[in-house]
Amino acid sequence: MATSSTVENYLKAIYHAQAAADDKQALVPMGQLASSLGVVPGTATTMVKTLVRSGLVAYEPYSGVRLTDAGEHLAAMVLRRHRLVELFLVQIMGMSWAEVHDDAEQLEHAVSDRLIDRIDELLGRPAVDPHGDPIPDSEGVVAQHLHKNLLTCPIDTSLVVTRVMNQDADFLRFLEQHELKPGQAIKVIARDTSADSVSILSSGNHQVTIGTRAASKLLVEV
Amino acid sequence: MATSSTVENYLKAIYHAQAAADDKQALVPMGQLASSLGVVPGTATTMVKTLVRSGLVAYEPYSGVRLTDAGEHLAAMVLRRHRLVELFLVQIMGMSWAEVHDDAEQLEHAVSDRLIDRIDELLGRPAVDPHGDPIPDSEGVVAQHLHKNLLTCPIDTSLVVTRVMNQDADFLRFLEQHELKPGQAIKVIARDTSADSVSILSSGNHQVTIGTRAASKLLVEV
DNA sequence: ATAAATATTTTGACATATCAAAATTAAAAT
DNA sequence: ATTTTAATTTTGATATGTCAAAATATTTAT
Repeated sequence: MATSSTVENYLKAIYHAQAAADDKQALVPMGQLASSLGVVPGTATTMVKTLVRSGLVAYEPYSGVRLTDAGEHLAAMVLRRHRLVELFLVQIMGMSWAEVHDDAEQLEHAVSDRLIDRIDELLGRPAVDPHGDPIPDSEGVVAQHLHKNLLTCPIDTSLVVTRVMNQDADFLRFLEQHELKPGQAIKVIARDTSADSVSILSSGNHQVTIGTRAASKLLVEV
Repeated sequence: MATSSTVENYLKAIYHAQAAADDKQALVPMGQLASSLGVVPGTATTMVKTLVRSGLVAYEPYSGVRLTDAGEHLAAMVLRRHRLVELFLVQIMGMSWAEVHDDAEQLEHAVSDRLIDRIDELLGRPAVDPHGDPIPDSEGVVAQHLHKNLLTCPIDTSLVVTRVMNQDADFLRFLEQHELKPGQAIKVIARDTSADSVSILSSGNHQVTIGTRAASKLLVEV
């Protein structure tokens, strides 16, 4: 009955794909699932069938896969462990937010309920991890915030970075270097559609221009 | 090339069995190995053969198995991770030494070299874990202490508990309750061979009598 | 509407780790 | 020295998770 690391990774991948989709009820295509897990498509098909037998996903042949309520709950538990561990590694262990992802990826499958609750308590029941990603509570409930990204937010208005929708270590180091981490105050001073760029003023009065692809990954609050 | 949890558990079990034996070069019988891992003997035979192919153990059919230098080094790394994690869970996470074993058992396979070194540093490069078990250094070298146990130590002499050779949670709670944890001062006030018992005076002047089987698991320093 | 391209599923195979039960070997007892 | 007993190994199956390559279905382009 205990779910393997593999099963947990499949659920997590489906969860992420569903969250990224515009229509939250959309089916995740098998090819996308397979490539995000680094397996060949046939493998994903096989695994998804066993997930169906466990009641964790709904599957439409040739269309794709979606989490059931049970699957979504389990995925939320994995996310909870991952994000609490990441925050723990940064806050308590003093590691860099750019380098903790791989460790968290392993530990999310190994920490017990007891330990994760101890970590949660030690961190003061935090709502978000170092990337601003929400931490599901012990029931699996995720508090949903409505953020704008740097393409949709107002210009020349004081903003606070709240979430980073990209785990790439180099990108995270870049943000750190330019004072664009969650919690830091910024202002969008210009957006140039034809140049595909967004110019930002950080709290330290440093200015930096990034592409729209990157800008869309930075969520802010007014 | 990366060793699976299963392989690590086999190496650990062989390491422990060799350490417990009088003759450190003795072969560990397959039946003992199998039962300590909770598998049937045939399974142990199969696995040991794959360990031979990996150069981690030497195996004599119908006699038993012993770690090679490579196997011993890997086993020491697993022990190092396990013991550092246990100490970490007790010291930093504030968990009870009686309840951290199972967590450590999982985490020992999931913590990266980087994280374990961070833990080691945070704890001040400790020499022993909460049970007094020595922590191998990052090269795999284990500092060997010569302890006496409560059956071989002098009577009516001030002693300090240094190591507990039994991981059973109930036993650990018993020791905690009676002030017999590593680091605490005690004195053996009587040994009765025919009654199979040893009477101990703790630092808090409490007296308790335990059996010789238990007494042999408590190591002390004069 | 059909052909070409793309995505998905199926099939057969393999690696790891396990068990049950039969066969074998070694050790102990008579 | 045999027999009995106990330990070990072998054999045949099973579960999980994977790939390569063939078969099939769907989508896109013409």
